[in-house]
Amino acid sequence: MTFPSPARAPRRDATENREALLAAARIVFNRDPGASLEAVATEAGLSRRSVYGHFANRDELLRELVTAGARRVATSLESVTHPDPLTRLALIASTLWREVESVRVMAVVAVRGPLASHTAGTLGAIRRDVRDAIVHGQANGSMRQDLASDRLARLVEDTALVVLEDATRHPLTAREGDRLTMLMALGVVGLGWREAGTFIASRPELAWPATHPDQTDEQDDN
Amino acid sequence: MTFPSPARAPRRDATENREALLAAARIVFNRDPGASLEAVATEAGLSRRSVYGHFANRDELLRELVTAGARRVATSLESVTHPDPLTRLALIASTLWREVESVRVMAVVAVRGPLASHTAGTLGAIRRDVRDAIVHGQANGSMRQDLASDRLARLVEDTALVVLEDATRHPLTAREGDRLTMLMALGVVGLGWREAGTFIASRPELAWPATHPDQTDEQDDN
DNA sequence: AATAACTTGCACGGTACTGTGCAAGTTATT
DNA sequence: AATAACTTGCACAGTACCGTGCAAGTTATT
Repeated sequence: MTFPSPARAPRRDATENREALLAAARIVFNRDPGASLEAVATEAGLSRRSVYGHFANRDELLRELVTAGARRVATSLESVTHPDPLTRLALIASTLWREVESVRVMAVVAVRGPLASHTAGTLGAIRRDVRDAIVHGQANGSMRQDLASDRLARLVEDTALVVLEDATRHPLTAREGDRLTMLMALGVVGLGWREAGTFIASRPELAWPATHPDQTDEQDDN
Repeated sequence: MTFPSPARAPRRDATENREALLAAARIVFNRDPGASLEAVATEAGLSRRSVYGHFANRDELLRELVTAGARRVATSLESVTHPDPLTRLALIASTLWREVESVRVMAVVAVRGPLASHTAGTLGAIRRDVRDAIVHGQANGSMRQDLASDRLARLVEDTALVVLEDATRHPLTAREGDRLTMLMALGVVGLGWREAGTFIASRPELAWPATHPDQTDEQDDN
């Protein structure tokens, strides 16, 4: 049951636990979308019973998790608008990379179950963006012409997911991951590897933000 | 229970049903690895109960399914040996395309469960082949140098799966599918789309067998 | 220190699936 | 036509999960 309408005020640690549960769910459901609430609860350091203090049922937890992620991705993606389709595609890829976790959760859950409705919305928006960029890219000759735009769009999309998944399994510098997602997206739409490399180098919008001197990079594993 | 040691001879329709079950399992488990035996049985036009007449339990059915597929793929892949790594990679891709169903089942099942042992074997063999081709390709300069060979190998592998999955969802001519898998593999290792196209065209080994005049093609959807 | 806000454990009923036994059927084979 | 080879339906025990009620605890807040 949810708590009776609080007469005093919700406690601070309660909301903390709520977050903990969502975080745990993100981890657990990512490796097994069918995992039990018990598993989620223990991952969060709580008991199965207390899950129901925060979420009405399993579906609500999942839904909350997904919609939160969807919102993040969607808002991140709103700002991506660039006249050149190739650049736009690369930017979309780059943006997705920065939201890996959210994207992965959505992707994992979107497959099966009645969550399609939630994912379909934002996931559909992404799809439209990608497809749009591709149609334009094919029109202006910057992208491959040997595949139908729909198929190419799906391939780009799925390939991006592959990269994101691989990246989380075999960690990558944030910067390297960013670059890799762009490289692969460009590769799928037809650029050769040198071509893709020089393209990224030539576009300042695609450069890694050299903002602060404290650049947190982790590993060097390509 | 399995049937008591037959005193006469196994019936013909029994083995037919066994096949039907395996076929059904291939279909059902492919869209949901956790599907119930009831689902498999009805797909095969049989009752859940009779499944246990052919397989000791769920795991045995799955195992049988996977190992059969693994054998097919493995033997198909044995014949693939070509000095040029690029061609070899394309050939591997092409071969996998011809075994799509088996490959998909293995991939779907390999993820979870205690079937990793079975899949790991043949799946590992494929991996080694791919990695080997890539290492050589990078060495002789025909493949991209901006990614570590291990990562590239994984990306090629996963991308191939993506293509196969997409192809089964949005049907393709056998010939077109063959071409697409090769194109994508070559694309991931760094070729531009025109480059990949002409490469395939230039290599007779990669040409679609123009054997019989009755060439069964189905659709024209790119 | 008092109290409401939470967590926990246990017990319970409900669902969905597996694996098995058995009796009553059908159907291929001889 | 006889018989063994199968299929089926039903009933049952076993497991794993969900969602809930409640009583007894802990802990943040006032």
